[in-house]
Amino acid sequence: MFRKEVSISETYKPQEVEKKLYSFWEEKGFFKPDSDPQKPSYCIVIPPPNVTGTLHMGHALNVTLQDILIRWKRMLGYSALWVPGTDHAGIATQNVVERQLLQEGINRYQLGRTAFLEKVWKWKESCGGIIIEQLKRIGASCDWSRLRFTMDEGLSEAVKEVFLRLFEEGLIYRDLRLINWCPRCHTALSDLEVEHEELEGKLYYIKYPLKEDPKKFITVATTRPETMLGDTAVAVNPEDKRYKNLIGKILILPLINREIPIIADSVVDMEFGTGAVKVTPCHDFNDAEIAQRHNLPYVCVINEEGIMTENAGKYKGLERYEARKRIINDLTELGLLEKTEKHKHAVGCCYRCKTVIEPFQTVQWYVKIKPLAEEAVRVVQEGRIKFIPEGWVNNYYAWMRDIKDWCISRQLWWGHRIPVWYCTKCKTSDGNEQGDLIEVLFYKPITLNGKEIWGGSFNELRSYGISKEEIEQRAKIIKIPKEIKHFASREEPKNCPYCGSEELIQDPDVLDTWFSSALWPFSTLGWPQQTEDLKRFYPTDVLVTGFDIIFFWVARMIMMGMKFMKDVPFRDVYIHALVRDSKGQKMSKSKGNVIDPLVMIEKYGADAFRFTLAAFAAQGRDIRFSEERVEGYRHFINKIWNAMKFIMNFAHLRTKEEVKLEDLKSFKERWILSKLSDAIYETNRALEAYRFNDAAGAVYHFLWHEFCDWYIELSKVILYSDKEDKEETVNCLFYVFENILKLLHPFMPYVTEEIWLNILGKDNSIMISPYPTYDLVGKDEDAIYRMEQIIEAISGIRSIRGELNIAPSLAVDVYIKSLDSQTEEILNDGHHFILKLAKVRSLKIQRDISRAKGSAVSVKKNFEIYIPIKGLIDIEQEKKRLLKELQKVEQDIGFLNKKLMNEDFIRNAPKEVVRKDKEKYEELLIKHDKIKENLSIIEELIN
RNA sequence: GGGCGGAUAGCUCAGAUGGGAGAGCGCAGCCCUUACAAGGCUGAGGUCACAGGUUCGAUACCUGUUCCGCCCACCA
Repeated sequence: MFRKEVSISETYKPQEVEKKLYSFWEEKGFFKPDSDPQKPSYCIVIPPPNVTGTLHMGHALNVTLQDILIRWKRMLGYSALWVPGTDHAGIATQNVVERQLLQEGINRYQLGRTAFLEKVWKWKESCGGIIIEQLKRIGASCDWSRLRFTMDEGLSEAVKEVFLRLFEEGLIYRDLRLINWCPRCHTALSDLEVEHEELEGKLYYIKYPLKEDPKKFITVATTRPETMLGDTAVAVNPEDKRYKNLIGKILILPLINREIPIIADSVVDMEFGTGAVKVTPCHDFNDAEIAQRHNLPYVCVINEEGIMTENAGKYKGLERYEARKRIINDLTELGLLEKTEKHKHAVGCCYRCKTVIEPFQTVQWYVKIKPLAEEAVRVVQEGRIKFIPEGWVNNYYAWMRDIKDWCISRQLWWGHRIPVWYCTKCKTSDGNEQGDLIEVLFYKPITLNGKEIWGGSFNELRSYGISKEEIEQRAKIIKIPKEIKHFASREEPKNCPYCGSEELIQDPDVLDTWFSSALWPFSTLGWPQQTEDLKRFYPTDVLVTGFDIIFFWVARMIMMGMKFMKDVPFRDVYIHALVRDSKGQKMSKSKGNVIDPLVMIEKYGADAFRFTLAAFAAQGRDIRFSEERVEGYRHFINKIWNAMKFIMNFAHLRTKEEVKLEDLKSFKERWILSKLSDAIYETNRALEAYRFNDAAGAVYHFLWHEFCDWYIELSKVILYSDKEDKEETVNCLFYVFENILKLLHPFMPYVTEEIWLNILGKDNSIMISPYPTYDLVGKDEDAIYRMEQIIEAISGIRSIRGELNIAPSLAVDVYIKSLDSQTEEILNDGHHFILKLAKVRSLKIQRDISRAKGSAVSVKKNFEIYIPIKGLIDIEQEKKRLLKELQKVEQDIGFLNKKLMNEDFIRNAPKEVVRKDKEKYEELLIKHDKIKENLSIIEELIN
């Protein structure tokens, strides 16, 4: 009835089936959520990879875990939706394109804004599909019809909407501050985008002469001597006795001979350096704070490019590190460099290009974050969002507590442009037009009537007849002072709402990439439109991501979700590990230790690779990826394949799809079903707790060590006999195997589907078959007990054979003395299994057995095994074996004895524990005697 | 300067709520037995980093130490 003619290949060949099956699933629309409104929903949104990127190990792990969850839930009957998408990745992508341009010898400013953006879009199109194709190779069952991109029309709408609403509420504002500036990327960075790197630097001790007596000095210590040109004070601690009488006096700043005061501020650490600190408000965050308190002037000596400005006097035009060298030289010549010390300190670097960041004073856009953060902390405290493993919440809280306003503007071109416009005609308070205050700088001059124009105020440039568009296209820098009137708008405005003028200019900056990512869980579902998807799938169920973006992304999604959806964006946050190389090193291109997931897939197949990642994904620890492990799981797939081949030999004997525990006659069938029940329970429970490794381990163990090692071996006794009724065994083999396939499918989608569909010949995909749940099959404790006895007997015999080196070709005679009638019955019931699996020629099982002299012995709880070995092997060997066992038993007895003699143990330990130990002790004593007895018989034989 | 995580077999790692430690790979011995040598069977291999403490009992809980790794932080 189930007979189906198929040709089964020797081994599983992933390359031949993966592509075919994936297209099949996709064409059938299995990745789409079920539209049945009765079904509960389950939703995951993918952490969007960089649209121009390629797949790395981190993605592979991330995607595999999500796919396991989504396939599992889909099979459990949920309407499961996994929303895919990609991120425009502002700086990263722009950098790549800029680097390409550099190869042609041009930069983005030469190209102009529009032309450059065209290039980036082209680049995006040229590689935008790659990452998606790679996700598919892993087997990701995303609903590709819902694929989104952070800069597509809908998501751009969402970004605008959010910006406008926050702006209107006063939660977005502009301000002039010191910010982290990357001189290479030419943009501001948020605090998070600065990586602190511990570097071996130098501490320079520089003497500043006193004005009233230039022979006297104060010595300051600094790691950045080049910034001294911008010093506007020297600060000491008010308590510092060394300097107390100098407070208020004037110093002459060397090299440029500017006068600066000595001030007192309690943040100065008396212990460090000389206890006197040079204050450079324009180029140091601390100093800026000191300057605020003391109302010090700001002197900027380093510009956007990291080049010294005209305030640097004769050092103008020098690159910052070159200037440092010159200044040290000059100070040495002047005798003002007291000494130089080695000094380790943390230097802030750009997270994208590793350039040392420069604190720089500019006007930027900020999000007032406190009100959003408070709400985001609350929902986690209330347990509405759970972190797994939960240890991460502490990190989350810590960061949220001291969170600073989020700098969201970037001086880039690739990204969502800030929807704010400035009027150049509106008047400022002192009667000027605002456009006069806007400073424009070109990368290369515009030639007008033979005159080179490098820049100027906006209005000035317009008066030369340079168009607004040209200014926007060609400007390298457009500085718009903080005071200038502005307004936000959804659409490009025609007129200034204040004065009606048409002379408007849009903010040149774009938003931080993470601004759009923060909206991801609802923007991808259609917000701000009130779509069906949004109603059905928000809040999503789980976010699966790495710990490195908890602050960048997770926290911000929670804030934005609460703000705009009034609900959490997801209920669980599963934080997975970082994938390192086998030596524990972070993978990086520069180290050359990157393992390409696609190479793994090609070599071992997607299933083996996925299973490896799942098996590695224990909570709370980084993964040291090892290829050997993948190889090991390829062997596992081979095992599945071979088991299938075996079973398929009997397909024609199958009579039933379903098998019920109650209907089964033999203990071995009842046993394997009970074990299946355990495996089902373990797998589901582990997945519910995001314990992927345990889930993978449970199925692995069941398939290999219970189903293959025991059940298949037992079944051969039936199947290769011509007397036995094979129906029940065959039905069970198939039934259990099919359930294993289902259990495995979320982990190994391809091989399970290949077998299911093309070999078992099922008429529908395994991915929409019902996942086994704990109530599917019951458990039969009696069968489990019986099987344990049989296993013990077989193992006992095998152990003797193995340890005494009895060749497998030698069939032995075995006598089993059972200690009770029940055991006798059980062993007799299974005697043909023992015969076959232990390679026994004749087997006698009785309560009163007379045992032949010169037998090897194994003592079990309920029975003893005797194997006459006289003539088979050297008796001495058996003696050695028994002595070894005796030693082990005596050791155990000693230990238990000590424990049981301890009155405190008897009194305090749970009764159950005491009872068990006593029982064990009794058994060991008996065993001990038996071994002794056997030893003495052996002695006799030898002598 | 704070905070977090790790230290278990030769290697890579599991060990929910304390009762003499497990897997995979590797290693040794024996096997090409009619699903599978990418396999089977049998073994060897561990003072669970160190020192204290709590407990009848600690690899697990507490304290301290050492060695790794990470995150955060304005010592110039």
